[in-house]
Amino acid sequence: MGEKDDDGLELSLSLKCPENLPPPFPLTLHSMFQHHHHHNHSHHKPSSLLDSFHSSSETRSYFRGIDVNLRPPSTAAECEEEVGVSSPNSTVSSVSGKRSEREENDGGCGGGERGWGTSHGGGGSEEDDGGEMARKKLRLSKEQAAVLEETFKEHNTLNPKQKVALAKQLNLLPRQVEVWFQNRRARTKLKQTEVDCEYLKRCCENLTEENRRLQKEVNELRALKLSPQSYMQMNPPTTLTMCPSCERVAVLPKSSSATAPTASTTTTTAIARHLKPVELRPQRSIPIKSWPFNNHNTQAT
DNA sequence: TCCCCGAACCTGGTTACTTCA
DNA sequence: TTTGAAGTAACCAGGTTCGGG
Repeated sequence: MGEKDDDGLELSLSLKCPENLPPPFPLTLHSMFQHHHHHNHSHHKPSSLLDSFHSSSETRSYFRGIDVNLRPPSTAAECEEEVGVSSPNSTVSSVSGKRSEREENDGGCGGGERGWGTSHGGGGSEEDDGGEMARKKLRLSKEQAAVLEETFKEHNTLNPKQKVALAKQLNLLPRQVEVWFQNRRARTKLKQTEVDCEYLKRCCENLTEENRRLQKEVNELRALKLSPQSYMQMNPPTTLTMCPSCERVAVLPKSSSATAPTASTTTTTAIARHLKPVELRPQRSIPIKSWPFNNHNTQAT
């Protein structure tokens, strides 16, 4: 999909995690065997013998190569629907041999939902020269992406019926629809996190600025307290005053403070006694109500 | 060649349901 | 018959891998 930012947000915060972590192949193999037990309707726990296979890369290659063929035979009718349903607008280049128990248990096709190895890419052999199953990469068409986006806007999770229906409509596998929704939810959350982060950053900046300003005002007031005779010579503090009766904000006249007490200064002090200070608050750049998670249409499962 | 995006994948947790002692 | 433990299946969030643009 070419859309860079479907929400129109262009934020550069990177939340990526460290790379170069080893792939969890042993558990994958473990899961594979658990799956095969399930489909044989035997409820034994995975044999401890399997543990001896887990660390071997040759074993991994071996299972990656053959596990597609280990899939239990699926219902012919269902697989006729599922197999080879890759969108004509989509591009598929290779296949993944990695599978988990869920993959093969997913869907009524006995795992045919993820039958990439035999169902995609023009029906030919999906193995490369080395006999290893390479990972298939699919690019959803614009039409498919648009429909998925529309559906996601309506509800960001799918029930099984919706998933199957949508997959049928888009000529995709239910598993692909499921994965797309999972990834989409993750992207949405990441984006929301970035927005929240930006907002908090601005809040922090505003508070810092307000703190600086208040600190300055405190210093001014302290100076005023230490030298009351210079009160009239000082610029009025940034605090505004408001008449409690008419509720009009007033700034005390500066010129009158330069001289000794006169009629005008007397008037000023009288007014000052009459007025009460008004707190200055900085303007918020982002409305509170827009944060943090008001847009989440979370759905109970 | 490097970087980014996104599809596919893995793992662990949770929940609902079934089986069995 | 009831009950609780164990097993199973499905789903999801979070993180990772890796092919393609």
